Amino acid sequence: MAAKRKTEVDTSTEEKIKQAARKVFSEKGYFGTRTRDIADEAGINLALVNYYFRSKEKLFDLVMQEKVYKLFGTIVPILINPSISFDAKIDIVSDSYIDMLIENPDLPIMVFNEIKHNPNSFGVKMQLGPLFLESSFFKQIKERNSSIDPLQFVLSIIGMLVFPFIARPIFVNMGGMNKEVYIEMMRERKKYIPIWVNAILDAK
Amino acid sequence: MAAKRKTEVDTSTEEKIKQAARKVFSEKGYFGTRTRDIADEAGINLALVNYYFRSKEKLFDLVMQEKVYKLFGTIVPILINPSISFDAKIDIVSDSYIDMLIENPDLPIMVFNEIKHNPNSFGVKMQLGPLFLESSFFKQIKERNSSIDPLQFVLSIIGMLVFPFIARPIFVNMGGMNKEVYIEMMRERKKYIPIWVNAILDAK
DNA sequence: GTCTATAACCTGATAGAC
DNA sequence: GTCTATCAGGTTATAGAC
Repeated sequence: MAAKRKTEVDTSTEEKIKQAARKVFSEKGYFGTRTRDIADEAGINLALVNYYFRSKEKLFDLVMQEKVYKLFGTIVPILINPSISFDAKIDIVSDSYIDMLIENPDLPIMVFNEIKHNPNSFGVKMQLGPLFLESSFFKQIKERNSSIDPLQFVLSIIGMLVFPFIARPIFVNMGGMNKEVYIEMMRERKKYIPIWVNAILDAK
Repeated sequence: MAAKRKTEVDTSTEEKIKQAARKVFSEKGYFGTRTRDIADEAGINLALVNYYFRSKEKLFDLVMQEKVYKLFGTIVPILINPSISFDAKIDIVSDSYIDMLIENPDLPIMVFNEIKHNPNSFGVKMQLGPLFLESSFFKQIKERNSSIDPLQFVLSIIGMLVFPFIARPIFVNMGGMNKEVYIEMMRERKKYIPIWVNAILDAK
């Protein structure tokens, strides 16, 4: 895979399979997906899936690694960066991170679900624990409110951000809410997050 | 199934299968579960699963209906009850509801995931929308703070409550956190929730 | 009600022609 | 690289003996 101009779209068979795999694995999960589904979605022959990726599991690991990176890898480096102010971090998660989730609404549920069902499969092996607990983000929280448990606080922020996307099927698939209405609700949500984060931090 | 004294434990084959199904479906999801897993877990013969429940899918629907009821059916009636004060409602979700989640930690991820994968399977057909939007809970929120969007607020409370259980595999399965430590963290969390809920409500 | 045996089908993966 | 054909193993579900 040599250099390609950015304006060109990669339409190679390999890439078509990867695209299809991203979609189908996201929708149906690992066990709910058959390699035939991926081949059909990609519009290619069944045998080619194994020709390019050797096995269903290897292809899944590849996709999963991308998903985990998208969910955590883009935001954690920002949060633990000591040269970004606390307020700036909150602005980023309330704006860019919600935008990313709007673009990838079933990313969180997929990642959490697959981690639960197979915590050792994909070669990610993140150790969020030590990375986070000694991070500048935790220090910044403590500075603002020394009586708060930073981990409990972080769980609440991420919960406020991510949970609406995990609950999305309740609104959209089940409750019959229009997708556009749901997206508008999430856009509207951006303005609440910083206010509520600060309210929590200054509480008591 | 006639009346049984409450002190008696139901050890019938039918009940053993149901118990096993609850456990295995929770752990592995619908597609990740084989009927053999359920038979083994129940300690009974494979054929008996179909004898009692006709099919894997029917058994799953049964379990799923229970799970949905446990997650929503126990709390929604309390929230929409006009004769319970707002503060009392918050106390209940911060205490009893978290206790229930500690007892059933993978209940939320199972329910949200399966609703996403198959929003029409189990005959629940909840319509949370109308039920909620005109509820006394929404009115009580508006009374406290008329400038807040009650739905956004509810998403945040439920997110703060439920998300830590959805993220549990990150701590326990992946990060190697001891289960007892995790439970203690969730117990500790009870005292934060009412404070933070009120902080959010009084913000701005 | 419970068991063994097996039917009927599906799924991941590969061999081999082109 | 791409296709067809097929294998080997696994899965749900049932028939029939006890």
